[in-house]
Amino acid sequence: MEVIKMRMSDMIEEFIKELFDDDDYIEIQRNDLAEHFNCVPSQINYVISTRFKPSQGYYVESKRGGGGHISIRKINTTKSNYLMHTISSIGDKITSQEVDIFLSNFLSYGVVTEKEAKLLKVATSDNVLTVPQNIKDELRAKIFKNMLINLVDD
Amino acid sequence: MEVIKMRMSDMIEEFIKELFDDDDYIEIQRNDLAEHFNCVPSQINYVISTRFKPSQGYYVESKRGGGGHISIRKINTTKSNYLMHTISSIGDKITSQEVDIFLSNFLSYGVVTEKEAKLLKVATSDNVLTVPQNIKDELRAKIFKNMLINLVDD
DNA sequence: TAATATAGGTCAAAGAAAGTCAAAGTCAAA
DNA sequence: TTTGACTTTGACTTTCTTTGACCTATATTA
Repeated sequence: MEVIKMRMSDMIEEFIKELFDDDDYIEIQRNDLAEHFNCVPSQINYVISTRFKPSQGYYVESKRGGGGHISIRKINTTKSNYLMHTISSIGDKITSQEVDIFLSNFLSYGVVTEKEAKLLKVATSDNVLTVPQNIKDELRAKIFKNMLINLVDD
Repeated sequence: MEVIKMRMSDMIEEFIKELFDDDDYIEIQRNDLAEHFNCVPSQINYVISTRFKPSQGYYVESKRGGGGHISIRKINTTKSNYLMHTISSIGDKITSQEVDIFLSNFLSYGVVTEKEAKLLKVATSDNVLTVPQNIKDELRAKIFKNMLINLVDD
């Protein structure tokens, strides 16, 4: 029987990850957690700064003072994947109607906010893109795809 | 850990915000409110001074003595005004550099989020707008202004 | 008008979290 | 055996909230 020695930091990391139980947002209190693991509070900072970085798909915020806490949001990677997949599925041209369909899907899957959807729509709308018909759908595709890329991995 | 207890100040803030029920003007009595929340009266001042600042869109006045009260008016976000003003200041054409300047101002005044700024930038960038030079700045102005309109009055 | 009661205002101290940073420890790979 | 990356620890700092003693303004009433 092999005894695997788990580092404190790994246990804390695992514990925190289990707190995301279906949700993508949790709040913890540094001191409570430290007490729970019998470690110094700053160890929690260490775990968070090494294991919950944006590049690892987490967004962290905190507030000090009474009632303070640390909040961690898991970035929905399926969202990013979905957007990336969509982007690569769009060809060189796209009509305004097609954009609408994409947007309504995005909204129902919750991959963009209402506001973002509005921006996407208006920036690609027929009224705004006052260029000759033959290049309109091409320009629209370019704008649309480039905007979407910027929504990936927020 | 589970549920983070809400700070007194947060509850008071929430309570006050609920008082604006469609209206943009309310009057409260400091002592009553303090009693309602079982806190010292000066806590109300704390909440007001930290959560109802002009920069947060509120204008506060008060009156002492008998029948005294604190009145709070929700300012019709200077943000919208600022954006509207900007929009009308933009002519028929705009360069990419000019857009950059606007965006950096928007960001420093906090009237758009980083993400929105990115969307604005990419949708108006030179690389994306592959149309002849002579109409590029015109198209950019159109897209830019129309997108901004959608950010007004969020 | 003077005195009193009824509001709200200020400010600083105490309390409650979280953040920083560097020293010391661990451990595997070179 | 040394090195270097990663971890653990703790002293000190910063930020935000709560509390209370004391102050000022306005209205009411004797």
